Amino acid sequence: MNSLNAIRLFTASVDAGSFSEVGRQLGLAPSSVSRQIAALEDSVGAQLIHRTTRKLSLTEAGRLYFERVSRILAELDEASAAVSHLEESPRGVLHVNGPTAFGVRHVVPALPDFLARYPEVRIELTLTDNFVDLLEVGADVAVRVGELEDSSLMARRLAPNRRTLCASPGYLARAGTPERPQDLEAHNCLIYTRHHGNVHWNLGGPDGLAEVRVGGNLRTNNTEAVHAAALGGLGIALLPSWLVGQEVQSGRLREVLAGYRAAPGALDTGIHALYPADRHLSTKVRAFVDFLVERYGPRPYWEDPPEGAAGASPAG
Amino acid sequence: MNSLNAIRLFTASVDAGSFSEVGRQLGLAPSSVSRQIAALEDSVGAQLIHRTTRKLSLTEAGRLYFERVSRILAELDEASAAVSHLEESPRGVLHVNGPTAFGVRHVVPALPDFLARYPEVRIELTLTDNFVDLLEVGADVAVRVGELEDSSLMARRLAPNRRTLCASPGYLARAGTPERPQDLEAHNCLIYTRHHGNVHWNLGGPDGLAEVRVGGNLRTNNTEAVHAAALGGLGIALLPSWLVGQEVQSGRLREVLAGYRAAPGALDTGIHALYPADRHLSTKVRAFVDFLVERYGPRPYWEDPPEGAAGASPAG
DNA sequence: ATGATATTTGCAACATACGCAAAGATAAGG
DNA sequence: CCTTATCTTTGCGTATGTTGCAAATATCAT
Repeated sequence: MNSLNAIRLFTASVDAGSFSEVGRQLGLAPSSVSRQIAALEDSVGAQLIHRTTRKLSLTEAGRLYFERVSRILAELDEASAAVSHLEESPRGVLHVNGPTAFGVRHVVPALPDFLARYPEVRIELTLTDNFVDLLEVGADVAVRVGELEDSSLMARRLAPNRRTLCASPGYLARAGTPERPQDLEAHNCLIYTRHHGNVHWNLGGPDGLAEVRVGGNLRTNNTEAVHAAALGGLGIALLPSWLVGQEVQSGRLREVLAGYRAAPGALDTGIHALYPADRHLSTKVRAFVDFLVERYGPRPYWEDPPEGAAGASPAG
Repeated sequence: MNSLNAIRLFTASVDAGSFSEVGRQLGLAPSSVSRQIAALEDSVGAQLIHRTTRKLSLTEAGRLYFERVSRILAELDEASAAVSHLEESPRGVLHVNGPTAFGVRHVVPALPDFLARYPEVRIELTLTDNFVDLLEVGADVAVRVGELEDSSLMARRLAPNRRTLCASPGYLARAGTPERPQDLEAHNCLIYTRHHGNVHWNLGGPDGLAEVRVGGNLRTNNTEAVHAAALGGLGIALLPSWLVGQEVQSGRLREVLAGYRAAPGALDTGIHALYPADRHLSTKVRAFVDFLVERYGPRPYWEDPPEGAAGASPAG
């Protein structure tokens, strides 16, 4: 119940040896100092300072209290300073959460540069493919691919979430290269799905939106499996550009129907960083998000360089 | 500037996991808890608690702050408790100040009983014959014989300060026993004085106040010297009863003109305990003063038991 | 003795904290 | 899927506490 101010005034008075002096130093009226310390004495139930109009002297209780309290005040200021200092430059543990595939491919490779720039930060990376509550798992920031659900979190767009149709050169040489969306119905399409039933790919192009019923001899709920199958020449896959972009660039995969754009079941949501919408955003989180935005840039390195009409206007 | 209440509410919220729960426990509205903690976060400049309507979780800054602050709060409460506990039963160091002669004779002999009754008290006794400032020397309580000067101190009467005329039986057998004040002029009177010049003893008796000009072959500024001289049979001395009372009782000295009462230069001031007039008088001081009052009683042990008309009405 | 300065107290103005009510949000249950 | 209950936050009026000024009292230095 006793105020910290009273204790500070008490120690200041002991140091200065005068209530008036303390008042002058701290811009307070002497009466305020007097009253605060009197209240403190009432609070602890003992006289702390013997007062004379000309001199102050400590009671034994006051001496004891001063010794302990002055050290405590220092520790308290130290604690506040530590927390504030924690916010000055990024340091401490940064809990990052994200999906496994994207994390392994584009977050982990970015960490060495980030950690080199902020040597006092340590990363704890949690890769999970089911949606988790940031606060529940103790994460400071999460990378999410696709739709956003958490409304109490701030979202910062990191990159587009373009999905491309691609297959290995060997498959295309064997089965031919589709020219129009409808051609896909005759191809072995590698299906990523979490549900049973028919799957439709919606492809937007110069001739409008086309819904193609696709299928093949592989359905899986694992994107990596689709990816591996495409690399193995099993068929045509609809995979995010961040997963296959570099293999398209290296020629291990070849993009098909590049003039068309996959409209996913939900909107084109992009890749976002999510973090708590607190008034005081920690510098760690800010630095990390800024770093990713800078690293991926307006056109991420996994996207094709703009040549011809391929992959136009990724944002939307 | 940050209030202790806010910190307590912070730790309580961490423990309880809910602002509302804290409000219920402490009888506050949840909004108050919320605002106090928000103010604390502004004060330290960092978010401490991630809030969801359903759950609270600590920021890393909050974790760090909590660890340090909870320990600090415990220390602070401990400090207050130590000071309060100090006041519950007398303990600690008690600085006592007093005049040498009275101290040696009547304070020091009382200390064993006092210390036996209050085993947790340690006494620091300072015997000085010049007036000192209690606060200056750091004393908690002083015993003063004679006039009181310090007006900012509380005074508690311990005993009367009766002065008696006395001489050794040997002297009286040799020089005779005075019957009236005027007889003193023919005796060898042992003069205690700090000044030069003539000395007058004022004796009040049944025939009114008599001023007798006295003198002899010894003048000294030390009461002990007068005392020793009287014991040695040198002459008649005017000495306080607390100094010669027991020797009068044992017969080593004999009181003369017992029906008369010495009116000192100042009023009959008595023997007092002086202590600071603080609102919170420490229990040590109170116990010590009470102990002396009880020990000396209304009629100190050094006074003659009431027989005849000797030493009547010591107070006044 | 006189002057300067110190603490304390009364009083009015100000700042802050409080509770209540309402809004926004989330987890549990029908 | 929708309802209910609970939690946090914000706005607002009220109450409590704090501050500064002035006056009273007391002490030290000149």
